[in-house]
Amino acid sequence: MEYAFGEIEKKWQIKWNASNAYKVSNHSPKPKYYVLDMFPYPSGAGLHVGHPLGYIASDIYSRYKRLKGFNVLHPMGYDSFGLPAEQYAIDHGIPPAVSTEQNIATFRSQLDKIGFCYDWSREVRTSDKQYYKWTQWIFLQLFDSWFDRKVQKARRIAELKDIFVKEGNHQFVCPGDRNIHFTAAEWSGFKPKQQSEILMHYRLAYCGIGEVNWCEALGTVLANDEVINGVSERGGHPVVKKKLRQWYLRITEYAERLLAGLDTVEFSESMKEMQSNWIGRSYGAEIDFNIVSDEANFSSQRLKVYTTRPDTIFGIDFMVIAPEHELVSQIVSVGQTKEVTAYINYVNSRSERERMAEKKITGVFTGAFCQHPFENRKIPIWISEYVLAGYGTGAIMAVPCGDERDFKFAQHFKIPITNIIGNFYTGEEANPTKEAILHNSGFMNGLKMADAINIAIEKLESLGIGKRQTNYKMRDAAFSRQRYWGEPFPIVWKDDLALPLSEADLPLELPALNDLKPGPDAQGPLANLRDWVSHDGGTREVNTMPGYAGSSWYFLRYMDPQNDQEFCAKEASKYWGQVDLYIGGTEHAVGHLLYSRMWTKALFDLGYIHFEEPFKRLLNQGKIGGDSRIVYRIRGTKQFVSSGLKLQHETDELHVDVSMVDGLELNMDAFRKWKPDFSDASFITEDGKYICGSRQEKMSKRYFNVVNPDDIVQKYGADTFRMYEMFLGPVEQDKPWDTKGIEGVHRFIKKFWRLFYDAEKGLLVTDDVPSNEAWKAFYKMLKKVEDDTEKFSFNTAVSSFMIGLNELTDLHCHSKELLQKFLVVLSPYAPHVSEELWNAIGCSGSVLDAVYPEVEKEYLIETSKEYPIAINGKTRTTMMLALDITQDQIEQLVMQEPVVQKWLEGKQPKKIIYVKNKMINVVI
RNA sequence: GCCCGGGUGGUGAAAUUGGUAGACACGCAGGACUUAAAAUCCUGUUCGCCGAAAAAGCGAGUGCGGGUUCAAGUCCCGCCCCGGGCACCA
Repeated sequence: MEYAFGEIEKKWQIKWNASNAYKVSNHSPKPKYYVLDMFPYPSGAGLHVGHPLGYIASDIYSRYKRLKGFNVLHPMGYDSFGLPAEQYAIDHGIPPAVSTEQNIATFRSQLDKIGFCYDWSREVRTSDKQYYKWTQWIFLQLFDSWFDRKVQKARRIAELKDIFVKEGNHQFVCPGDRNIHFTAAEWSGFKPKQQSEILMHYRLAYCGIGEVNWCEALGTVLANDEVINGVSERGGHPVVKKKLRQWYLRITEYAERLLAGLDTVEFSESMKEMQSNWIGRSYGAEIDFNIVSDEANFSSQRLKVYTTRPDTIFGIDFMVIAPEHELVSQIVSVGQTKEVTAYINYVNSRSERERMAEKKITGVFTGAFCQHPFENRKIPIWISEYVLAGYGTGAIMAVPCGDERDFKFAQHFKIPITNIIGNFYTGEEANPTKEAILHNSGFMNGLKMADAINIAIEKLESLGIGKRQTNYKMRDAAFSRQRYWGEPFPIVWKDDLALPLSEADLPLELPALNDLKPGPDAQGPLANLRDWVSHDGGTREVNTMPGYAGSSWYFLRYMDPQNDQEFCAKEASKYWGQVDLYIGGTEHAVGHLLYSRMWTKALFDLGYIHFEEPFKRLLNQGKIGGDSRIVYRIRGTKQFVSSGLKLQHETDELHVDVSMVDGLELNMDAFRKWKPDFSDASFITEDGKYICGSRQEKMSKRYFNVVNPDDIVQKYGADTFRMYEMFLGPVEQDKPWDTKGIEGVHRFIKKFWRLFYDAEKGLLVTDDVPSNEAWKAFYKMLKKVEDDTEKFSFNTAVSSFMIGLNELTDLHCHSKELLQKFLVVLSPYAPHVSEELWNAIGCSGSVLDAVYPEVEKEYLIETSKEYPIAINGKTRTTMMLALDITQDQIEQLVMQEPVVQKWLEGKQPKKIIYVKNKMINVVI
């Protein structure tokens, strides 16, 4: 019987489906294990061979865990809200709901062909109202919460109100505006609207005016992680700063816990590093300086700066404030007014991109000065764009001898530089050391800088002119989008107050809308729906939520996907707990992962779940690159020259579809038929063959290098495809796709099949007792495969299968007793062929529910080893020696070895090194 | 500029704590079976030297240059290149 993978795979996919083979229960005596893939955005392009890499890895691991006796949750769904569907609707007039539905159908059929063990009864779609009902609900919980910094935990707004009524806010600094202070009496005297505005400054999901990343081309604001080098991550459109009313998540309040949580999870070091860089914690101090001026009106003003190096306070030569700083308008002297105005205009004329692209040193003196707190000297205050308004206090104390930017600024404007670090400062460049001994530094003279930092802060605090301060680079996340295809906010505005809908009103459904043109005043398309907007004497919020809303909590919904009373029953989240293994790409390092970590922490604080880190272990799969094929057209002609001869002509390079190329050899007929332009193409060949050039690049339609998994499965079968993707190399690593190599894995499965079936004789499997050699080959393989699967080294596991099979084939092993164990071990990797053969040899039940075999160590015990014999570290020969041999015996035997004798030339060796089970080295 | 990864045959890649570099495959070359092809099987395949060839042998070899060690792809120091992240964050 032949290995008819097409029939076999189809047959078992249907049977498994019919028998609910992958349905998972929330009730089981078995230990649980949760394996999750980052769910895909169902794009119109469908899957290419790069996408399933992580899915195959997680599928193998899920099946392996199941065989090991775990109750494994392994779900899949779709992140189906998002911009591309909306853009597609605008371009083609197909509503997002419709195109999304079609795309999901394509994805599903592609996924099904690969034979994944997903429990599809748990599928979620973020654009499904049964799902986004709970996204809206969680939003309302965040809206109804604030962060208590004392206990580092979210609490309810009602509790905050009680506190305000009793004692005002002196114990709880307002995170939205720390200048807001009030007593209990004042609070009670505030009008409802004032109270509401203050509460908004505390909420974890809040609405406020702020500088946002506005992308004109996309017609929406973007979160910081969606902007890369001043352009949008999606589409590469320019992004500008703009002041707008937006919704935000107060993720900055969780900065400390997001950092601390990294120590409790198994993410790669680089992943942790990216997250902690993004959070960007720094320790330092805020220091107040009195502003002095000949002009009397600002004698009472103070300038607050943030510094991480208060130890350098005696090295201040000037102050710099951001162009947007509120003091700018107040402190400028009459004489400098004109220049300052000109400079501010210049700064405003520069876009974010220009600022980043050309880092010019620019600035202007305000005419005002600060008084140095410890020395009787005046410090000039400058304005410069190198100081950012949004970080720290928007003002710095400049110490040019220790800071590169300050140094360059001082040089550029010829400001004299004070040296406080002696020989550590050369006058050539700044030295940011903490090791130097302080000079010219008053009470800190003679101290090492690293030690002086604390002393300086304590002194400043005791004088009441400074305090210890920790800052973070991370900003609150913009949470609203001026687009249609997203979750509507369950908020109604009445008299400028944001009123939440009640739970009973959820879901607030996204209304149907044919024309997706933007609303007035940079509002989203929903603003055009007057009837919908007008609600209960107020107006509905017309923004929608961003892509990361639905994806921040989807792993919880899988645990209890049909629940219409709760987002997830507590028993369900208690049973499944954290995701044990999460597999996905690194591109979500700071976006999705930080947001879902924050949501999880908030839900934990509010008592809805019992764990605060969503993902216990994260495995990042690498990207699979495309392998493009290039043809060379002689310039201005329709003649194409083969790669080896192209240097003889002036040519233009064109990408050709990889499906028309076998290896590097172009199918010239197919090429002529490809596009009308090429119908009369002629070729200059090498030995009658047209050889293409090749190039590794992104797998993308425009390079014609996309390989569809459907085609591979059609040609070689899903089992081959699965194993080949793993065989390509380590999962975490980026690698190019090369279809040619798949033959090796395909041959492996065919060869495996021949262990069971012969083309003429039929079934070969016997009831013979396997030989010791066969058991040894098998258990050696089992041990390696098991170890490798545990550590996600799937590529070496596939190699081990090949080695094991080669050995068993050589031993002519057809024993059912052994082969049925082999089938179990292979089944996570190649489930279809394993199930087929499992049934063919008369095993009961399904291989999916078999018991994973245990290594029988007695077959692996070795008594001797072929030792490499090295002379001065260089291997010259080998010797078969007993493992329990002693050093003395070794020395005797080695000295008799002819090759060793040859190298010794009659001399005595200096010593003989013997490392048991490793090697022997003769030192001459 | 700073912080992470990574550089091993023609290709994808293996290589516990330093211990036979190149497993397993692809490709290529030669051969067997076949009328032929497909499929399958066998042999060879890091480079160089020596040789008619084979065997054997010798030398070099894991980006480059040093070092530690009986022994280095693996550890240390200095550089080069590639990929990713961050980038006026005081």
